[in-house]
Amino acid sequence: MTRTVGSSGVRTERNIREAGLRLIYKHGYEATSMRQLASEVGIQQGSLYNYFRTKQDLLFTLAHDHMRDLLRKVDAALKQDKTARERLEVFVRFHIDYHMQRKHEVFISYSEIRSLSEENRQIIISLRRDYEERLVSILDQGRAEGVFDVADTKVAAFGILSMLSGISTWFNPRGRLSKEEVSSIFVRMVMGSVTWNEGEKVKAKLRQSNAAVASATAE
Amino acid sequence: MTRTVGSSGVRTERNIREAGLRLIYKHGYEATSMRQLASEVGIQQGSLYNYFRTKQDLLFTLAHDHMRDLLRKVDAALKQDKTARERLEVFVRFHIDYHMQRKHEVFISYSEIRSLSEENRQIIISLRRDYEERLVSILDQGRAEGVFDVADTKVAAFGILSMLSGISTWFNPRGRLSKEEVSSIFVRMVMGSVTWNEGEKVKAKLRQSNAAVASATAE
Amino acid sequence: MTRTVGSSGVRTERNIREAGLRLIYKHGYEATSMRQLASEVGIQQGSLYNYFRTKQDLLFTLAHDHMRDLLRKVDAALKQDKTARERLEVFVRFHIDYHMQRKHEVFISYSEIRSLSEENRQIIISLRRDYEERLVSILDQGRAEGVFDVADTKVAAFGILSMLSGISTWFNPRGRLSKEEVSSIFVRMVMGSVTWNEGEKVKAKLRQSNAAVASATAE
Amino acid sequence: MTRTVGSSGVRTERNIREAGLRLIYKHGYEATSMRQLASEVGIQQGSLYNYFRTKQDLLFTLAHDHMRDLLRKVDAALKQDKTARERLEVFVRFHIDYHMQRKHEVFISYSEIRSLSEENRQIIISLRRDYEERLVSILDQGRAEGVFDVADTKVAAFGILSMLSGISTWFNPRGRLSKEEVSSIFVRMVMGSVTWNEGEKVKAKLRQSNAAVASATAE
DNA sequence: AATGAATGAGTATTCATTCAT
DNA sequence: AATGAATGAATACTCATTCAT
Repeated sequence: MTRTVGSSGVRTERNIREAGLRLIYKHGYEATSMRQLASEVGIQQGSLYNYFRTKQDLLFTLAHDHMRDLLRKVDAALKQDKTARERLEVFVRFHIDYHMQRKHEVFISYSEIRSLSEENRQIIISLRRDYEERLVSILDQGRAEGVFDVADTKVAAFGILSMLSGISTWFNPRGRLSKEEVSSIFVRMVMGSVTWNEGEKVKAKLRQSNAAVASATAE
Repeated sequence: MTRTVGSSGVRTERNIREAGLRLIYKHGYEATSMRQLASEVGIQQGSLYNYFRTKQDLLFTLAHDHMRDLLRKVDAALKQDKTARERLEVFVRFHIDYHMQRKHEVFISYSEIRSLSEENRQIIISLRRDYEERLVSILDQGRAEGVFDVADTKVAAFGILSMLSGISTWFNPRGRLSKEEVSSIFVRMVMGSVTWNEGEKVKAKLRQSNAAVASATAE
Repeated sequence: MTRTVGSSGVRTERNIREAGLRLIYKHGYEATSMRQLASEVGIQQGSLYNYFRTKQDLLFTLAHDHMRDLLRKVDAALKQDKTARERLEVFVRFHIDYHMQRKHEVFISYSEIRSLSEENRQIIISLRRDYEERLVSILDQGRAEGVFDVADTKVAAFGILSMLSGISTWFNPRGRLSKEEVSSIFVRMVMGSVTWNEGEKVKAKLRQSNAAVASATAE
Repeated sequence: MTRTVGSSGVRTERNIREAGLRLIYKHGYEATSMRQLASEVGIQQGSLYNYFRTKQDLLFTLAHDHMRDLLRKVDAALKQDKTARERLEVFVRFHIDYHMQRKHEVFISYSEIRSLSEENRQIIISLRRDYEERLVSILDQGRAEGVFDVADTKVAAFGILSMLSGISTWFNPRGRLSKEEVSSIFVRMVMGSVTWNEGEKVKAKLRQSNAAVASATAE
């Protein structure tokens, strides 16, 4: 008698993970109760604890598995590429693609970091840093190649990641723009943001407007 | 006889607002309890309700007051400026400046939208849209002037705002870079992201890398 | 300058009493809050305590004033009457009349006895007993005159008072029957319930049905 | 091995119901707290919610189960009887008997109607009306048979029910009168109240006393 | 005579978690 | 692997009352 691939327990665990992702994405970790989760899965509260030791454990598992998967895949995507510009475009397209496909995991891993225990938080933050490093090293490479003009590659990487990560909050697959069109738009913006331009002249001229800003925000 | 700053009630309300901002920023709305808040302010739980009818009311008030202030100030900052490039730089510097100064309010108004009641959420989202419109119209102006090269000004505005808003999550005023340096870096990135570049040639060449991405993210 | 009859304080006290009667009648003593009461009167909570030392004090005052008034008036009504039958009809009509006019006070004094403090409860119960005594003595008189046939005047009085007091829970002044019609119906029922009838024969016959009842209620 | 009566859950639910009846009877619904109830049952507050979704749900369940039981039993008691007088006596004896046995349920279902939610109140009131209908139809039958002299059977039914329901507030099983003696007294009073009597002559004579009443209650 | 602000104990209900079956 | 019943602490919010002004 062969063991069926999705035994009852395996199936239940997957159901819990999926319901957990959905609920935490929608209401947040704190606002999601184990009661709600159990009812969504169709089991009793007590049964959840056959799969996850605590609610915190569930959150961490979801975030952790996601981060490891993200790293594995970004490395697979970047492996064969050559120039910094080529690799940057691949990164941008990969990031957008993945973040649209795994919207829930991505959102949770980012916005529920606050709800992780100190120890768990460090692990997730460290994995996130690893991911950011992939982009930083592309920018470094581009600077070495002389094709990117960035004052600080770490800061630039943060800026680019913020820009890209925002997409999944507003992108609608049935909306005006296709995933590919959106990706192309952002590839272009990202490229522009790190490419040599004639901004120097411009910058000089605009310095003067700073004074106005300073007074306005000072109230 | 010293001049007391506001009556006892006014002072208490301000204390509640400030403690509320701090706590909700740190732990999130759901994870912040009225007990905690009262103890932070140094009053009894019940006294909170002399100032805010519900916990939800407190959250909404904080978010709402912030959004109105943001709009008032961005309009004051942009008023006198002329060209689209000038106005864009003013906007970027204003946004960064304000978001660093009002870190708590900004973060709450954005990340706790989920915790607002349906009705309150609509109000805040609508104000946020108003703010986004300020940037969209700058981009429109730039396109009309022929100085900006953006396929979709709304999408570009979302991208820019995401990029800028991320700053306050990592910026440290006592860190390596000053607020002004960070602002200048982002002015330059934003300008680059919307300026005519020679990306067209580049884009053609990079199209081929998409196939690699597709297979990598497909698992 | 003459002193106005209803000075501000006097007026406020009357307003509190009236609002208190209405609210306690409608929601019950426990379910009526001082906040609600103050808001109904149009003053602040604290001001209530210029008129009533405690919430309990308000309830007791309303019940006590009512009971004293009831006794004073029933005595006035009964004073001049002669025969037991005459006096009984007067009593029935008075009771119905008064209970319709002072619906709120009557209801509160009866159903909120549970909410009175031990001491206050004794006072009200004792006044109520005084009132019941008025009816008991009419029945005693009737028995002495040989016109009433009641086994136990106290029990009969309880029965009659229950019957009459129920009226105000369903009587509608704009309904099918006028107050006078209702009163006449009840005068007749009450008279019938205490008058010699030929029930003796009947009673004997019906004794046998008791067995059926006993088995039915036993489950 | 002793036979346990019901599983733990069943026993706990019964305990909650019984304690609920006792407490609500004694202090009223509003004045009974879930804390008190839990402590009376000997469980934690939270455990109550494994059995009743809300405090309101408990109240409604107690009232509803009682009303259904009352109706079922009154129908069983009345089934076989014949004449209106016979059926009326059975009704009176049944009512008194049941109301003495189920004092708590009866009292709660009547006096806590105010505390029921609108929806629940409608249901209970409707069941109570069904019960009242049993008596009304007996009076209708008696009028058809020519043995009852009632102007309005609905009003008469209300009067009789009020009279009978009051008994349980003062009856003491260890008091001067036995349950059977009390029942017989009330059978006789009820019969008298609906039977042809010579009241007509009497009534005419007493009309004059109304004037006195009117002036007395007018203050 | 009234207010505004505060108190401290209380409310019903929900929480994550445990554990014998 | 799942259940049903329980726990003990926590939740947001309301209560009657006080008191300086």
